[in-house]
Amino acid sequence: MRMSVGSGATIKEIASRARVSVATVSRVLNDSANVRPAVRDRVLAIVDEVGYEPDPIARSLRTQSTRTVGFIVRDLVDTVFSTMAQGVDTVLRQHDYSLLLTTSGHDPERDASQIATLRNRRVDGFILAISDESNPTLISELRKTTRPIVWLDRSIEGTATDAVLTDYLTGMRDAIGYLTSLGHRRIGYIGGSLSIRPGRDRLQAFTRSMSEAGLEPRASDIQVGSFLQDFGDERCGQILDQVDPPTAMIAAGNQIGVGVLTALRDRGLRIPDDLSLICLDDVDLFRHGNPPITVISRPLERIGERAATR
Amino acid sequence: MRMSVGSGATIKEIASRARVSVATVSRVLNDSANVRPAVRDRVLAIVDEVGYEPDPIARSLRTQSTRTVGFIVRDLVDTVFSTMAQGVDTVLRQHDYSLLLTTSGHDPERDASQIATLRNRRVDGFILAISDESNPTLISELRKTTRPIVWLDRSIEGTATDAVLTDYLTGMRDAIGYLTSLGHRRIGYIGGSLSIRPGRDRLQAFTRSMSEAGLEPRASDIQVGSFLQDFGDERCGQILDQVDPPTAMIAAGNQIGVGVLTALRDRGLRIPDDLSLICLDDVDLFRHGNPPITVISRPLERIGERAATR
DNA sequence: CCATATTGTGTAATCGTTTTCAGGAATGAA
DNA sequence: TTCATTCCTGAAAACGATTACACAATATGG
Repeated sequence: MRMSVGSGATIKEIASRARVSVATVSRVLNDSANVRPAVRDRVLAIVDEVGYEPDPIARSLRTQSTRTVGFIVRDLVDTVFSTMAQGVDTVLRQHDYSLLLTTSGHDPERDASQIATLRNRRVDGFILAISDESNPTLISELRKTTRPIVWLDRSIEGTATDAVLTDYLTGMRDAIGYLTSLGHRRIGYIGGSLSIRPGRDRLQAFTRSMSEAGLEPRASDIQVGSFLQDFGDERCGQILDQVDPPTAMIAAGNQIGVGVLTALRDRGLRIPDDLSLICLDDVDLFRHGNPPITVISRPLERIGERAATR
Repeated sequence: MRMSVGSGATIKEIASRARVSVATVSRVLNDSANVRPAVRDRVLAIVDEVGYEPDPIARSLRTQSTRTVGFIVRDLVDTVFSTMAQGVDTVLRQHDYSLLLTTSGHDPERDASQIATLRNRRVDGFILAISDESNPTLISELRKTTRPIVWLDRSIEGTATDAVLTDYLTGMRDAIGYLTSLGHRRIGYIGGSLSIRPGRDRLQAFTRSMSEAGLEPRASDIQVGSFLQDFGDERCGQILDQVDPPTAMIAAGNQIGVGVLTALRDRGLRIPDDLSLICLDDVDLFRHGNPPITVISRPLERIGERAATR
């Protein structure tokens, strides 16, 4: 009693109906090698008639390829990641790959265990946006991984892998330029964890853009450490509660941005009267035409092709 | 030359190292049947030492179970769905299942083709929030599906499957009660497609709540048809552009809500001065403590257990 | 027309498990 | 001691494909 899936037929049945061997059917299906056109057509006709589709599990067992890509994100509810996931899904679908998606909840150890799980499931490739580029468990887990990895805004030293990086400098220059054009001289900055690339790059972009604008930010106006909303809330509070707080603020990420809004609300402050706010928010990018999807799509094409060529 | 995954060992190697047959190793690993404690321990020791993990592909081929659940959503960027996905992922992870996630982009035909893909991949179960409950392609595709399906706010007649439904009436009553307490008598409503349950239920909840409040809405104040932002924008415009438009509006979904905001902005109208707006937005639900996750989790436990018991 | 390439096809091994079946060892009862 | 249970264990057959190998049938060249 076989579980009926699809037509439920196996390659054997096709072979016997078409009066050829299973090898020939397989050859037809993978349009490999030489098979006589007449035979080929006969087989295809039967395949079509029966509605046969090869069992991907059996195929995987033999070929060591699952046509599956594992994607680990910190937090799916964060639009940044769900947008990326959507883009990934789009591309994978076009290449007949499937997306094995899972979350790590900002926990590098969970990142590591998810990588292990996905590796065990024999994914053909990984797309990773891990939470801590220097976590040792994670790094040792990565070392065990032989399949291609595409990094999203991450870079791990010592691994020669594809990465999709964002240029934060240009956007930051624009932001600062805009604020200074409004007359702001004191600009605060709240940024995320320095243990991942966006945290470092944005901070660097900020300090650099500031000095390019001839401004030297106070140390107390710069707070970095986490991309979480609560962090944004708390540190924004610290900055605002100084005796002479900055007149503008840059929040490096949408969750931080929401935290800033909370802090403002709690203090009865309003935008832009009491404070100008610029949120380096990928949600904005998304709204203005989905650049994350575009950005992502290239390396995915690559991973697909690479995985296809083993 | 075998592709090294995990330890790269096979059950055969474990068997020979432990001086038992592969059958025994398998029995130990699935702690089935009777195996002498001494042997059992010896095998486990070797397994541990080698770091052996069984190949899930091979296992799947034999057992016809992939420990995988397919989840199809319209739009991952919509917080409603990404939140659900996050909840699904959480539960699945706990049960050692993995999530095969894909999107349909509001297109029922794509829903159908994704179902076919997932079925071909031998998922153990489906979680579906399809875009049109009455699409024939979709329905015929569903008929071919033998694995359990859990519906998210959907119901297909003739299929006896699990479903997670939301009670929209209570929330709607609250919304209308709140608006009337503010003195509103003319309340507009913009709702989504009636071919899925949330569209129907919310509309019904609206009309019922209105009549319970002793109000009879004008037909021209009620617009239904799509959950998309553009629809909300356009139809909100129609409602507002009447000679005497309503003073309050209910938007049945977050995307519609955004559309309403757009329409208001285009007309220079402001909330709440010119119009009161209540958005039946699952994002709100989400912010106030993640009910979607909670709601979802029960049937997932069920699907997990059910799939586990074949 | 024969020797030699070139095609086309089938048999069987293989991928790494689970599971059926059968038989050997150990136990209990008489 | 003998026979019937029960408990353990291994050999081998699945699961459903791909692919190496061998060989038959053609095609090519002289």
